Amino acid sequence: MTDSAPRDFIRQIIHDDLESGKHAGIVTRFPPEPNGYLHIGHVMSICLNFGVADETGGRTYLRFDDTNPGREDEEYVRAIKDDVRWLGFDWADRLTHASDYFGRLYEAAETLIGLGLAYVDSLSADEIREFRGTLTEPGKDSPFRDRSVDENLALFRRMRAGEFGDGELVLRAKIDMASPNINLRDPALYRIRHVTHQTTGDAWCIYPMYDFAHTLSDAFEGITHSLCTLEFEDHRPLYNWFLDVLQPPHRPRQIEFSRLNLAYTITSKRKLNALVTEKIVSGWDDPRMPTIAGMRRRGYPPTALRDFVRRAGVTKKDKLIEMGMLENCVREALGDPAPRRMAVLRPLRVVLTNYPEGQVETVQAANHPNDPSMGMRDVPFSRELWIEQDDFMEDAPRKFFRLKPGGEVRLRAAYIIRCDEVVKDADGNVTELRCTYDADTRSGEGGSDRKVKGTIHWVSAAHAIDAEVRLYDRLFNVANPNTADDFHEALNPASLECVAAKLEPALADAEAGVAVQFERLGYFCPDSGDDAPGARVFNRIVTLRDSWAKLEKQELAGQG
RNA sequence: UGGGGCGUAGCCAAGCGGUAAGGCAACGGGUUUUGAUCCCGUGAUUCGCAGGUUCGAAUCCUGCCGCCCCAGCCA
Repeated sequence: MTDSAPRDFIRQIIHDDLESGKHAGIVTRFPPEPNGYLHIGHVMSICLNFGVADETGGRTYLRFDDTNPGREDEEYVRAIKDDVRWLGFDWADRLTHASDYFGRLYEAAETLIGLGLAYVDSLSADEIREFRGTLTEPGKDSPFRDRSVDENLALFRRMRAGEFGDGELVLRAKIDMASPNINLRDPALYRIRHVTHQTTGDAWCIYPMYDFAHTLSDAFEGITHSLCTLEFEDHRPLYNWFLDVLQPPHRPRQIEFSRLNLAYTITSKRKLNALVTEKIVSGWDDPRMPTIAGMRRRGYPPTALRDFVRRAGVTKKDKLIEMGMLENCVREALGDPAPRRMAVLRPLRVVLTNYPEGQVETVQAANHPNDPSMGMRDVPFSRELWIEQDDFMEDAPRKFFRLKPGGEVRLRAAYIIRCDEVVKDADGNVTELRCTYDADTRSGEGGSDRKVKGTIHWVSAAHAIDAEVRLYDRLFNVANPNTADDFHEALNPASLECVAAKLEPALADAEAGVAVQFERLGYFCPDSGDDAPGARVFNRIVTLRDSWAKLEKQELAGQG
């Protein structure tokens, strides 16, 4: 992170502000509303806000934007803290809430009234909407717009005292009902809400609106750069208006960047919530969810997510990033550290007819082909084995170099075998392969350098551990389900497949959250929620790149 | 339609008047007891389009086109 080369326009601005002496240090904030779990889009914001502060020796506040009691919840603040920490960021003692400032916000509102820049409106919500005008027509002044300062102050104090019901009165900024920017047409500042707040309890019955609370919270905390997404660009004039008229000691600058959208996922909290409440997924941390909690449970390393948003970049252009980009980051993060193991997802029995019944030998397999320091492990080998159903084909195309009738294949870290006989059930399904092994070809020994086209993985039947393995696919079938009329129609019905797999014994001590590579298949880890000693459950984090699958697909397309 | 923003390869993205970085994907080839990894190599005569300024334009000017956001007492 050399600051000599800012990576994006925001870091450029920050770099310039430091250079010019405008700021001695950088202060940012990540301000989630605790009404849902954090998702991949938030990862961008978290990495940006904490990232620029870390890079410049600055500070970042984790501030809960809890200005709307009733729809916010403590469960979410706990989850948000977990997620930010897991991503690798530290807010130290800078954990705040917008509600920490309710007293000062109230005073600021009275100041605005005193300045003649805010008034209490008696119009109903519907009337206010009618008076607001439209995109092309200016709005009309409220008949209550010219109440005296004293009357406004008295009314506002009575609002605060609880003398009015929800929606009866509202405090509005007095700006310009004819502004082409609708946000400036006398926006609401305070509304009445007789609801118990999750942290301030019943101390208040009036609550500040986002624009007012957010701007001043930034100012109170001495935020230098308030980084938010593009949809708030239209709010910047209002943000600056508050700063202009109230003149707080610190003047933060709001800068907007585009959201990060991931193809085949949704990042709308409302829709994510629907997936949970409608039980379409098992919860906010379902491994198919684009939530941080879901990705963590799935087994994505935090470094992969940080790498991903770094590669995506910070700009103002709408982006819809391919899933392959994220998957590449995950594979890259796991490739070196993940030890290799063997597991058979869809077992097909293989009997070695020339291997002595009852005999068991131990073969040594490398824990990592590119890193000898990770050592070797023992793998039991015997007469009956499981191999992958996909690794056998009765009528194989020439380019298929796995097992076929009469053909040979190498068993990873063990022997070369030949398929002599295919056993089928009454329906013609292949149920067993009867093979012979070449005793001279044990890996690492004399004849082991004999070449065959393919190498497949296997597990000794007598020693296999049974496990449920959960195979995940994209949750949606369309690239941008955010824009679908009804996201339910875009759901991928095959986003989860559970298989009864056979694992090599070394997998017995696999730990939750620690990724291993099942050779030739992908990266997996025990599920942090459902894995248990007697009933192992593994998640597939991501598949390996599969150029055979690609080839197959092309052939199919060629035939079609 | 008023206002705000954005258009550089399939997806991201550098570029800041001097002749189009990089990543992902794709496609060739090499190594390989994971069809993985790794290693080489291949893409824009052109930057939404059209004009203009300039010796020189993705960069400056004008016009047009396309896409996104805004009419919550949500954030």
